[in-house]
Amino acid sequence: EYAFNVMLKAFWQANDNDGIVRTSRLMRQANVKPNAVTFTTLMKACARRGDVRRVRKCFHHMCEAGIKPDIVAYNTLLNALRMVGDLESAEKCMEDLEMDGIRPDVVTYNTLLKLYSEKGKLCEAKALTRRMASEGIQPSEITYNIMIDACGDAGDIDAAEREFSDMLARQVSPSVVTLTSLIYAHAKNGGLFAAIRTLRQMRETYGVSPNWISYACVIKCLDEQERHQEAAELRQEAFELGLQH
RNA sequence: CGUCCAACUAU
Repeated sequence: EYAFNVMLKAFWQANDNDGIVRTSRLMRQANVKPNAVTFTTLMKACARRGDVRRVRKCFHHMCEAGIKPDIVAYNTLLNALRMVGDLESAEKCMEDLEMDGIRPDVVTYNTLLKLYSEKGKLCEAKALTRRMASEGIQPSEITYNIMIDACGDAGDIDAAEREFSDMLARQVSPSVVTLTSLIYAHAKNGGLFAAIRTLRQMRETYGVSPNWISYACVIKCLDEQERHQEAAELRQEAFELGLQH
């Protein structure tokens, strides 16, 4: 059974949709029962093509096959809804899951937080983090990454910095994604100086190596402000570090 | 064995 699931995943990674369909047929012919993992893998494949309709169908097929969707299956459905921006269905999915007696986990919350962020609903996102805390779910590094983005996109750089401080206070280690998000939040909100400072602190204070994206956020902003000389220096520095683009 | 996060660009 695992073997088929692994095959599905392999075809998915190779972006081979026909392979996925053929493998599903093989499974039926071989009388191998799909499990929750099988369905989740298929749901993810449909979601990648933006076909939420088929994601929902997979989900229903799973239920009809007598397999109770677990938290991972719900999270996959929720993320598919997020990808098409269907907030209403996503909130309903959250209710359904709880009615099913399943506890939302940190991934569930992160996915919904990201959707609120994408909809520009910073207040709802913050409210959700409070609910998360009240349910005893600890925010992960990704939770903070999403909140930093949400604050930056909403133009509230102070809130972004507060999220970052909170993260450090709770001993959650920032990653290259966290720090790059913070750089981007500053750059986007007129804090070019702070963006550059953060790029420097990345290595020196947090022991994290910047990647090309970290540099690109600052370089683009410098170019927009006609500070081409500094931009060129950073490009050179990134090049010397072997960072590609 | 399956689910969540960052800039730009392309489709």
